[in-house]
Amino acid sequence: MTDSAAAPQHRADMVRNRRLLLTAATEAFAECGVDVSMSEIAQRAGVAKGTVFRHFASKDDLLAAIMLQLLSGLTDTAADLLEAEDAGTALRQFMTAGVEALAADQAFCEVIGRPSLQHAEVRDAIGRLGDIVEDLTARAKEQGAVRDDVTGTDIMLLLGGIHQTAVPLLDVDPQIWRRYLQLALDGLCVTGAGTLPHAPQAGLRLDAPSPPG
Amino acid sequence: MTDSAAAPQHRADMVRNRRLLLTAATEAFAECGVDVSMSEIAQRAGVAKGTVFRHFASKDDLLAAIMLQLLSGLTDTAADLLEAEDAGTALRQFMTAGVEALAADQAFCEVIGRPSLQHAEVRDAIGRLGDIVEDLTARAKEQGAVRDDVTGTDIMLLLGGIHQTAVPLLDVDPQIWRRYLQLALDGLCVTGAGTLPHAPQAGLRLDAPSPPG
Amino acid sequence: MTDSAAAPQHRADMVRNRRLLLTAATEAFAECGVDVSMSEIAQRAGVAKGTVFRHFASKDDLLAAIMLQLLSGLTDTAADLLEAEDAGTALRQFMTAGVEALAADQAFCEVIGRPSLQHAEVRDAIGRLGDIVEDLTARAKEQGAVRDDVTGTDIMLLLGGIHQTAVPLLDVDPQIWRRYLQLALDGLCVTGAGTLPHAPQAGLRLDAPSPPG
Amino acid sequence: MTDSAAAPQHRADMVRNRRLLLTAATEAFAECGVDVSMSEIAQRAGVAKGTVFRHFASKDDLLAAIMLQLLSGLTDTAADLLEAEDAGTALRQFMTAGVEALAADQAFCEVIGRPSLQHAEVRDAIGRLGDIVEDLTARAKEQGAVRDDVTGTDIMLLLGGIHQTAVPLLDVDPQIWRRYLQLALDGLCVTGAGTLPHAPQAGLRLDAPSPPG
DNA sequence: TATGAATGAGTATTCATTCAT
DNA sequence: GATGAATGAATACTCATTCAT
Repeated sequence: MTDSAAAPQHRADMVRNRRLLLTAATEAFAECGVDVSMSEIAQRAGVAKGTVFRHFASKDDLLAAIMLQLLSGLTDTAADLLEAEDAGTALRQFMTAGVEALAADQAFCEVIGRPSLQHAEVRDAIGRLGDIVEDLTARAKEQGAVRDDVTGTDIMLLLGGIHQTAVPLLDVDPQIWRRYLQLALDGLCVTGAGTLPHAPQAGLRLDAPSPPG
Repeated sequence: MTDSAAAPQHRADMVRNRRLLLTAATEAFAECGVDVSMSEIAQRAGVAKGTVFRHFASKDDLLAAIMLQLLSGLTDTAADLLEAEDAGTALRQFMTAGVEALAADQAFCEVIGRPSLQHAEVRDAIGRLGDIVEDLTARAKEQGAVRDDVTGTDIMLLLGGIHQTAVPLLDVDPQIWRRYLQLALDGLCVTGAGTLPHAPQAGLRLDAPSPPG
Repeated sequence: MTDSAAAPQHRADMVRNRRLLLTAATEAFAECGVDVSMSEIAQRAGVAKGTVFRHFASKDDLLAAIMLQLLSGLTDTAADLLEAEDAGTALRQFMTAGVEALAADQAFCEVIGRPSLQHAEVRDAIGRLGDIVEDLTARAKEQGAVRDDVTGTDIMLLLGGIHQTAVPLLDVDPQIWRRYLQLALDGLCVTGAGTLPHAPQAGLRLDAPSPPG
Repeated sequence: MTDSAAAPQHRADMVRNRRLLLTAATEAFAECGVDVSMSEIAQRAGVAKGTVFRHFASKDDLLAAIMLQLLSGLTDTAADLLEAEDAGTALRQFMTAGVEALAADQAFCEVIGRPSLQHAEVRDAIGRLGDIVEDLTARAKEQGAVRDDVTGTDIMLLLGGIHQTAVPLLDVDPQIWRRYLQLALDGLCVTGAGTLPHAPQAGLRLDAPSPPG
């Protein structure tokens, strides 16, 4: 009656295929962005196109699965860093991880930067990450590590901005984003520079504010 | 006595259509990125597909026209600011103009970020703008308005980065980019923060460094 | 009351434009074949596209006008040769003129070779030419200059065949068709070679035997 | 025990579709020439447009496949005939096969006649056929079966010419090409008719003599 | 369950033809 | 009458998705 005994070998193959698929898709989306074709992904995974659709009902679903994976990793990192003593260092470490993730994944930054591409699940995951980052930022502010007028939303958005700054030079120097991360961090620590204009509302969600169409 | 009297009557409609087209295309590219379809643009402009191609021989040409428009305005602004007494203010004004222009057209980011999307003319225009911005930056450094380790290339790239930071909130607050511009400016003025890592080579062009293939 | 007095200058321009148009179209069709665009023709003529359509209701009509011109010239030639003493020489001269006309005009041979491209008027003109060629051939047969089993239809069709034989080498040697004309003429003079199979019915029209569609 | 048992079931339909496609395309190209649309071909085959492109990556490839099929059959025939005792009969048999093949596919004429339409593979295949035909012709000349001043290139070109001669009557009498083949053969056997002018260079290739542009 | 062939809506682009000026 | 801008149907080709095997 346990399903482990009755499970046909098919099950094992399916699990294996799913793993192959996720790996291949992760790589393909990372290298080529969201416009990579399902055929390319299937080919990289060594399976047929139909198999991709058996595991993921649509390209959007597959993309979402991979984005959720990335977001989940980043969220774990952020949660861990919440425990750190030095909240300023923790924030810097989070941002480093975030920009690095973006720099390593073409599709990630396309999805993050364009709400229109986002699955509901992905939006929720971004929201959850945002909540933690809000805490992380609050702690850093409490410790005086970053200026008072910075919010968690700012930090989230800066990840995409820092990455985008570096994009045109990434071919030439794959680590160039560290330069712009540092520049941003310097800006975040400035005190006495006056208050930043246009403060985003606390807890702002990044999701699509208007219905598509 | 005005030159409008002598103009053939056709021109009036044509000019109007061209304007509709540029407006529609600018909006479409801004909202949807470079992958927006020519049909969509035609529809937004309220003209037939063929009309788009009468005005712009190819999608690339249309995109280039819009990019060149932006770049040309920006280059004029930069050139004017070269005459200003206060180089720090001049640089801030240039960046404001740059990000503002960018905020009106999201495709700009993609084109700047993807050499493969660039027309030769666009690359040249970016180069010309880059040269002036290099001067603008040099003057600001001489006057101590910005830190020593910042280059003109940094300034150019930051425009895209700042804009990208704001993109997800642009619907909610179309002026939110001012917030991230200020944050970046604050970072640019920091002194004694150590030297930025990964300095880009002086005079770096943003064009395709390697032949495609 | 004579129309020459009352005729506005427009009339003169129209006549001039029509001539320009016919010249340009003749050249364009000759060089590029029937697929040349109306724009190209208008441009060669130095007039606007609309003007082409004022003079010729459709591209087909324009093509027909030019084909009729060519056919008319060839028909005149054939008619003249009907008067010649030596019917064999006359036939050779006609065929020379015919193949030369084809070799000099890409569109002509496309139209001749494809009934589907033919206007009713063009078909009629081909019919008229065919009648004369039938006579020309009959006389040559009477004089023993060509074999008995050859018909006017054969002669008509051979023009296209001889030209087609030469086409692939026309770039290399623009007169190469003379080689294949000579070969065909040699075949036409053979006697005692038996009777040619599949004699075409006398007076066969080359027009489309089945309704288009 | 037959290999059909082991074949995946898909294959049956796919092979059938491919055959439908080749048949439809052959017919369509034959009737309409190379300018027939892929949609038309798909429709004739009773499949969707995408299916055509699954089987043949481009229109050129589809055309090439059909041309290569024809050329290959013809080359085999020619090679076999090289073994024949009577070289004159062999040459006649080759030409019969050639024109017959051509009569089943009008696009062949166009492809042969327009180097610009030719795939590299097609050019090579034409070259290979030409070499064999050169030998076939040489043998026929040695045996006195055809006149001395005829070359293999002539024979190759005559195939297209003979077919073209017959084209306008093919609807009426599908075997009419035999008439014009006979006429050409009679011309080829003539002796003492003088030398044909404009001899093509020995070994002349029919491929594009000058780079396009 | 896996396959990959078939589908058909979608893309950029061309061109004969129309019609407002 | 001449113009040339606008039209829209047509073309080759792509790709996410479906479904028979």
